[in-house]
Amino acid sequence: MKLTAKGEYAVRAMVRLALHYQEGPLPLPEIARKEKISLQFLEQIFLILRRAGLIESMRGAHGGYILGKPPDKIPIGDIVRAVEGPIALVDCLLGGDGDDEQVCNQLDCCLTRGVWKKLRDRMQEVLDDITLLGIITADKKNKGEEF
Amino acid sequence: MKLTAKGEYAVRAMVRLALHYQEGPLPLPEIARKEKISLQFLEQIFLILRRAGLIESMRGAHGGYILGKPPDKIPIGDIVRAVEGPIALVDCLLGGDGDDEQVCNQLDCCLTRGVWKKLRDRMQEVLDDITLLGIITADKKNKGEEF
DNA sequence: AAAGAAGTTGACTAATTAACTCGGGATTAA
DNA sequence: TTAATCCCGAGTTAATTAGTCAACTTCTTT
Repeated sequence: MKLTAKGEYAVRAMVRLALHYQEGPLPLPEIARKEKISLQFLEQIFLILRRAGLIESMRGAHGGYILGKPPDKIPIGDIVRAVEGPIALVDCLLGGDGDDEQVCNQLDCCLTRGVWKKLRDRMQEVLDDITLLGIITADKKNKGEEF
Repeated sequence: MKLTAKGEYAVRAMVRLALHYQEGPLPLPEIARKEKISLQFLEQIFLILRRAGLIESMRGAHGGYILGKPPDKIPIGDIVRAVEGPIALVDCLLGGDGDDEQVCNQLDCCLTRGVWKKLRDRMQEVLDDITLLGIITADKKNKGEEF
């Protein structure tokens, strides 16, 4: 039960974009260097984020990436779901998401289903409640300066 | 961000033990058959659970496994932690667990750390709040019978 | 005491996934 | 035109997961 590197990197990189918001596009090589992430791996991740509409790209020299929406409109949940797929700790929860749908034929899957569902819902609550803006403002409050 | 099969199987098997509590030890082959889990894989899992004190074993003919404590004293969190290790979505949260400890040298790890910490804490809350008894009584209420 | 049922255990292997690399192509500012 | 930048599919390597194998120990029943 770990977040993949992809998910962690995606969130970190998005925080970078949020810190740089309204200062024009931020080139990927710079993010990769600062975050010590392989450029080519980051490219893959950013492809996904762009296709999900979370970021926009500017090609060519002095290009780079910029957030697709203001930082307060991007909850962490959107980022995680984009790169990691739907948050479902158990396959049983994938597919039809109707609350009381019983898809599994195993006794104990259905018995434990409620647990995983509740857990998933709480996780989504947390992740959808925290936006990029929330993260960077919490930081500025603590440190009183930017990077 | 998926639960491993080990974790899922462990919880399902423990629910079986809970349903069978006070009826003597339940042999592993029976659980494996009912849950359609490889016997030898289940053996591995039960070894871990036993060492964690969550179950007790009776060897020899008519042996089997029994819960180490009453079903209302075993939260799901204990089972998951036993087989999956500590719940920490990000390595940054492992090790020293003091609330404000700053171990990472990356800017964005520390920025995002709060997110992962909050998420983890909520997850633990949910998992530690649900016991085996809770699961099986919720079921009996719904279906009005046992298996 | 013997047989058979059941748990105990470490080592091994196959399959899957995650993490990253490669190599090239397309676009744009200077 | 050149250098910086994004675009993208395919391939590789490393790690983890899931499951298997084989042998051993312990206990109950007869």
